[in-house]
Amino acid sequence: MPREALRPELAQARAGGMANIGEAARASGVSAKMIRHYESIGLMPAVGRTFAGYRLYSGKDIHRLSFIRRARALGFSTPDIAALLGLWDNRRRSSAQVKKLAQKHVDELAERIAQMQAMQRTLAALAAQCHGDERPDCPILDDLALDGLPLDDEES
Amino acid sequence: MPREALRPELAQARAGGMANIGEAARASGVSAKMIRHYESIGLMPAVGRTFAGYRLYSGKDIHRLSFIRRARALGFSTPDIAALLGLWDNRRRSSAQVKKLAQKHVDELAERIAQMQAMQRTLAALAAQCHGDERPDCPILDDLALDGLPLDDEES
DNA sequence: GTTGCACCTTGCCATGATGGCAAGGTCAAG
DNA sequence: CTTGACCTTGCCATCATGGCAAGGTGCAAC
Repeated sequence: MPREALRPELAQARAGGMANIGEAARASGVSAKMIRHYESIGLMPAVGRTFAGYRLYSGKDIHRLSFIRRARALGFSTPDIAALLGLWDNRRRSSAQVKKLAQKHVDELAERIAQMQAMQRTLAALAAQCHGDERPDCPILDDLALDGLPLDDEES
Repeated sequence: MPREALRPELAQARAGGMANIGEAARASGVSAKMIRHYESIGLMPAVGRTFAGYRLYSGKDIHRLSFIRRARALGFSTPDIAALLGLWDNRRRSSAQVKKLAQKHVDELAERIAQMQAMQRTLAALAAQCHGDERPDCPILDDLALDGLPLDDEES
């Protein structure tokens, strides 16, 4: 009793299902470091603290962290995740808003994929022409060493 | 021919076919900033200077810059570019070494592409199920908000 | 020959997600 | 009381890139 009176917040917090940052990290799959980072950039709210300054996370906070982790796993940018969280929080959202964000991201992914596939195609074609033996001649190097600017050529 | 060790004046250097960093940047498509950066990390040699300290680039130097730019456009990492430049410089290289580097990069690209395609597939599937209307219900948010995670479980 | 503009130099700051380390406080158990 | 695990803040580093600032240089026009 006197003991709890001295440090009531931590004792009550634990009893009330609150977790410290390490537990929140384990539960959400987000590192403690990144949890603090998300707080600093506003993706996570400034959670409660004990007298000693320890952060306290509720089940809801941990849920939010998991949400962020999943969104990141799908490749969403930080601003997009902020927007998604805002929509998640907003009961008056329209699913159209969510879908629009998702669609934008799908399109961005498509573009990045296309760029990498172009690189891959070019390189695979060059590699296919390369003997791959003891001789030094190699169309890969020849291509890299070409004179002139193939992508955008404008200076003169 | 070793590089000019005598630090000639700019005018003389120009007459000798040497370019200053701005010209080298325009000719190679690499920004002056990045040219200095490549020098600092050893991708480019420490080129000659005028008395005043201006860097002087030969046609060969500019060719090397173009090579770097092309390699970057194909997505090669800095260490890989360093390796490619080493092979380019080495007349006793085997094309097999070059091909191996290229193949490794093709494989890395394939992996990154596969990861992004997986994200894209997941997201596209979710988006397809989303009404996209005024209603707030949205399978995209529902998925992001799922409890449980594939790596770890709840607090113990 | 002076002025002015464009260009050069170095160096520091910032991005963005992430990890690492250090110094110091806190807590729980022996 | 000691110990070890965990918390706090804060700074450093990555990597490629751009931006800005302060100060020197080159060249052409007046």
